[in-house]
Amino acid sequence: MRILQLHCDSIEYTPKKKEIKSAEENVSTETTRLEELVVAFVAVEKDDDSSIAQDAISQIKNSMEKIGCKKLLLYPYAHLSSNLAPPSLAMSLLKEMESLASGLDVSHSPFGWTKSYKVHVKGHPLAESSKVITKKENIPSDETESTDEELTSEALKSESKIKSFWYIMSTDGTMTPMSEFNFSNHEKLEILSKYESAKKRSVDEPPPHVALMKKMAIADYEPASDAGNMRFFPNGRLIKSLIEQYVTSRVKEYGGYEVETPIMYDSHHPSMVSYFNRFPARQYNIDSEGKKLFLRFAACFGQFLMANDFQLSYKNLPYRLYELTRYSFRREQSGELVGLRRLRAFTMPDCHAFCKDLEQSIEEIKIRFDLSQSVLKDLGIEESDYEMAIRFTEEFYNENKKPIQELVKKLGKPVLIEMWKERFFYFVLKWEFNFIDNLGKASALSTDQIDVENGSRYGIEFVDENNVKKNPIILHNSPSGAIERIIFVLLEKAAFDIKQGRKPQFPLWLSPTQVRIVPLKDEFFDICNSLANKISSHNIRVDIDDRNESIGKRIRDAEKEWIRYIIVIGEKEANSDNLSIRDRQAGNVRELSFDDFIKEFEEQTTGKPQTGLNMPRLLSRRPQLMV
RNA sequence: GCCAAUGUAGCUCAGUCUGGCUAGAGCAUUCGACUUGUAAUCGAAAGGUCGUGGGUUCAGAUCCCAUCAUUGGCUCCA
Repeated sequence: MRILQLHCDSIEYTPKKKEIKSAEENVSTETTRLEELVVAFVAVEKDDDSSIAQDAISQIKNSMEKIGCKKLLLYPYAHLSSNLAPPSLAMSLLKEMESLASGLDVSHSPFGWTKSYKVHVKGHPLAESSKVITKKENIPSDETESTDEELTSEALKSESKIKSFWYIMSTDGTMTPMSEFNFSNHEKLEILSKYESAKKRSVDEPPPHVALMKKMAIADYEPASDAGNMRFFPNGRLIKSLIEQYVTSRVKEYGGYEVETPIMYDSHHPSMVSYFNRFPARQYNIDSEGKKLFLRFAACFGQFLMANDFQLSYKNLPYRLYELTRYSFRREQSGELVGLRRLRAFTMPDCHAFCKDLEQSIEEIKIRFDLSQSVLKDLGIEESDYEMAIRFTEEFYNENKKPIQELVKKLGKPVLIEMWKERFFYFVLKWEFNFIDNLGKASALSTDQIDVENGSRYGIEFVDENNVKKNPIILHNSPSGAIERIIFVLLEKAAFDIKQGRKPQFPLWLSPTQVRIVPLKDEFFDICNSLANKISSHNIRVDIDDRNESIGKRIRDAEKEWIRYIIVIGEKEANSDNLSIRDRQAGNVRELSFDDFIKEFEEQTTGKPQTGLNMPRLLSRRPQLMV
């Protein structure tokens, strides 16, 4: 069976006259117009049978799901093949396909008629495809049984290649099937496991970080943009910028070289075409002077295309390229977007390491594993906050048990394993850290992958010891995951603290205001201002609450902004060398000399990026942000 | 994208079921008084196309339809 499949804005067809005796009866010769649909031109061939029809319709369904279209027109089209089946068989198989297309709004144009038609095809990369479907050997079905008998078995069969086998790997390297693992001391891992293996969870409250991101004046939805494209207020931009700077500095320290690549690419570029066919994505499309451009959904393209132009020797490897994408775009389904957790535009640190062989890539992945853990820790995300998942092919596991077990050992707690019988994606192994939030949802943070396919796809080559050209193995690491998602985690953790009756806080180095000075009366303002100058000369973000409010009110407001240090200046302090410092974390007021205070402060922020206040120093000059 | 819920002042919410006085409150804002010792000083003023568009009605925040956004579930997450 041969199929030409087109994703169309519209089609109009008019049956003209019967072409063969056995043509379909009772056909209206009116013009039929359909909109927003997939048209499948179908030629049924000699050896086709019912199983081919089933296979065909499941493939069509599959791709229609990917492009999010529900209407299908089956259009008998003999000209695709020179080996046609007899009309009776063709008609019955077409009918079968139509009846199998459950869940789709399906129709067909009359069989055996000459028809005129007008078709308007959409321009996106997945709009056009052709399929040739022939009989294949009966593949024995996998041992995992389907729990949902109602799904069409044919659809399941065609997906059997990506059937997953779930295990838990303990720190001693043993693998226990997930269903047999005792999760009693691993509550979060159980949540991740259930979440990943698609068990239902019902929650009916909004995620706490959404309220906090507004209340703390960090970020908000921008109604004038597309959903999932956020605006960041001064506080949010400051926090985001510091995290970006920090992750970048750590990757450079590890050996990544920072580059910058375009955010949009030509979907007809040869590398893109094959990438798309391999991994259909929902992306933003832009038409420009006849070019069909799309907004990148990762930094891979730019870096691979760049590496393609490098003259690489095995002596150069591993070679690491790094980019922090502001932004990567994925047009996620609207129903999937949530606050800062799942966005359509997000900032992603993405570091690729080009390695000469598997051995080198395995050494490299260990280094990056440590880097990722360390970066998260410094961002305030501890090991206990996340669970690890490792996904690999069975073949890779059988040949590389030791390094996999080593990763689990490094983490020091059991890990969720997903194993595939065959390689379906471009990688043979992928690990990631998943944060489990207040509502029991898992979000991937750090991740690394061993990519064995894109080296050749993008024509990236290096010359080995024997003067032979080879394609490198490529690792794809994001040491932190999306920056927005880090903020999401910090806010979810804060929300958890609030729930537990603890004071929420940001890591000191990320606080928009680190120190607030409160003059007791107007007459102390000048002292406060020169104190603020002195403090900010140490790269500390300090502001002054000069508003005409009671001292109680101003302390309360500072607490509500999660400001760590509050310094009240009154009669006593004006005549003393010491400062009265209210430490929000300790919950007390201490007398400290200026130098001791600076010392205490700097001990907590060494090694972290610094930047000045991103708002007026005087609170009286600051607009209130109530969002 | 599908199903459901929600949408009233800058923010948080009442009022909607059962249509009917000038749509209310707290916080924030502005003005005035107070000049403060570690989580909310007092008073006044100003602030609203009730998400948007249509419909039913003498009359719509309230009932009906459509649409947009958010949130939850499904699907998805290279």
